[in-house]
Amino acid sequence: MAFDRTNGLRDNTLPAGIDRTDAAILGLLQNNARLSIKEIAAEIGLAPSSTHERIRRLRDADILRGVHVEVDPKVLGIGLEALLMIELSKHRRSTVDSFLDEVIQVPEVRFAFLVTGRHDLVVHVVVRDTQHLKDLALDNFTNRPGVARIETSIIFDARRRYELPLLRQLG
Amino acid sequence: MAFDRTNGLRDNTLPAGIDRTDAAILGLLQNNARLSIKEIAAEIGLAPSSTHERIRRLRDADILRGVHVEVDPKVLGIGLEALLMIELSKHRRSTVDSFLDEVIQVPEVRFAFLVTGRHDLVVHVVVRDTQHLKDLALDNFTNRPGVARIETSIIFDARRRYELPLLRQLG
DNA sequence: TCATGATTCCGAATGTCTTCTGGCATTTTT
DNA sequence: AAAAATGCCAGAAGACATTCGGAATCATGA
Repeated sequence: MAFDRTNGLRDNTLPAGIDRTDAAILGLLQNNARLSIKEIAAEIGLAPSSTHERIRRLRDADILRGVHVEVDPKVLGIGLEALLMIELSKHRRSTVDSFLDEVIQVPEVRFAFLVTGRHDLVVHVVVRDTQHLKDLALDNFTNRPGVARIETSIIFDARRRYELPLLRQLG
Repeated sequence: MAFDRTNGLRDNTLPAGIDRTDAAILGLLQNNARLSIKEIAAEIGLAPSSTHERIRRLRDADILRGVHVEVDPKVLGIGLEALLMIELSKHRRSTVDSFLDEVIQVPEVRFAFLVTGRHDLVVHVVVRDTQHLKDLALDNFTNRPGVARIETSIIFDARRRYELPLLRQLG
C-alpha cells in the first residue's frame, strides 16, 4: 500500500478562482469595509452591478468573511493590554483544543494562539489596570488545571496591518 | 514644586459619555459590522432614526473606529502563520517607535506589539510556507540592525473574540 | 410645583445605494 | 462553426440611510 501523500489536507472546494480584480476588491475592503459598492466600482474600473456580483460571489464562497468594527478601548474602561505566555502541563497537552475553547470564552481575551516553542499558548488580554491583570491571571489562568506556568508581558505599544499579502500567482 | 500626579496621561476629551444603549450598539457592531441600522434598532428597541443618530455620534467621537473585513488566508496563498519574538540590541532600544513603524510596513506582518518581559517585540506574520518564513525572518528581521535575537513560534491554531469587555460603570 | 431648557426620541420625507433583471459581447466548449 | 458559459453593463425597482420638525422626557432652578 502506498503512502497517502495528501497528508489529510486535500480540499475539494477548488479554493483558487480569484483574479486580479477580486484581489483589488479584497484589498480595499480589508482596509475599509465601509466603502460603498459605488466607490469600489469607481476604484477598480467596473460597473457597480458587476462589482456587486463579484462581492456577492466572494461572500458566498466564504472568501470574504466577517466584518468587525474597532472600538476605542479607553471608552470601555480598558487601560492596559498584555500577552500571557502559557506553558501547559504534560497531561493537558492532549486536550489543547478544548483548552483553547475555554480560554476564548473569557471576556478579557482577544485572541489565543496555540504555538510551538518555549510556550504553548500566547493569549492577548485587555484589562482595567495592573490589579485587574493580576486577578485575571490568577483566577482564570494560573489556577486553571493544566496550566504549568505563565509569563506576563505588558503591551506598551502596538501597530496593525489590516491587508493580508497576496502570496499566490493569479490565473 | 509638587509632583505632577497626572503622570502625563491627562486627557481633556472627556472620554466618558456612553450609556447602556451605546454599549449595546458597540457590542453588536463588533461582532457583525454588516448589520443594518434597521436590524440594530430592532435589537436594542429604538427607532432607526434614533439608532442612526447614536451611531453617527459614536463615529464623530472616534469611539467607533475602522471597519475591516476578514479574508480567507488560504485563498491568498497563506499557508502558515507565526509569531516572531524579537529581542533588540541595547542601542536600538531608544528608537523603538521607528522600529515599530518599519516593521509594520512589511506586508507579511499583521501586528507588532512592543512588550515587557523576556522579549521586546512580538510580531505576527503570515507566510506561504516554512521556506518563506525562513527567508522573511532572515531578510527582514535577523538581518535588520538593532535586532539581537529572534525566537520563532509557529501558530498551530487560533481563536478570536471580537467584542471588547465593558470594564467601566455606565452613568 | 411649575417653568425653562436641554436631551432624546420618533415618524415621515428625501435622496442614495443596493439589488435584480435582461441583454450584449467575449470566451470556451463541443 | 455552433452552442454554452462567462463577464460585463445599463436601467428599474426596492430597500436603505439620512435628514428634519416636532413630541416626549428629563434635569435644573426659581
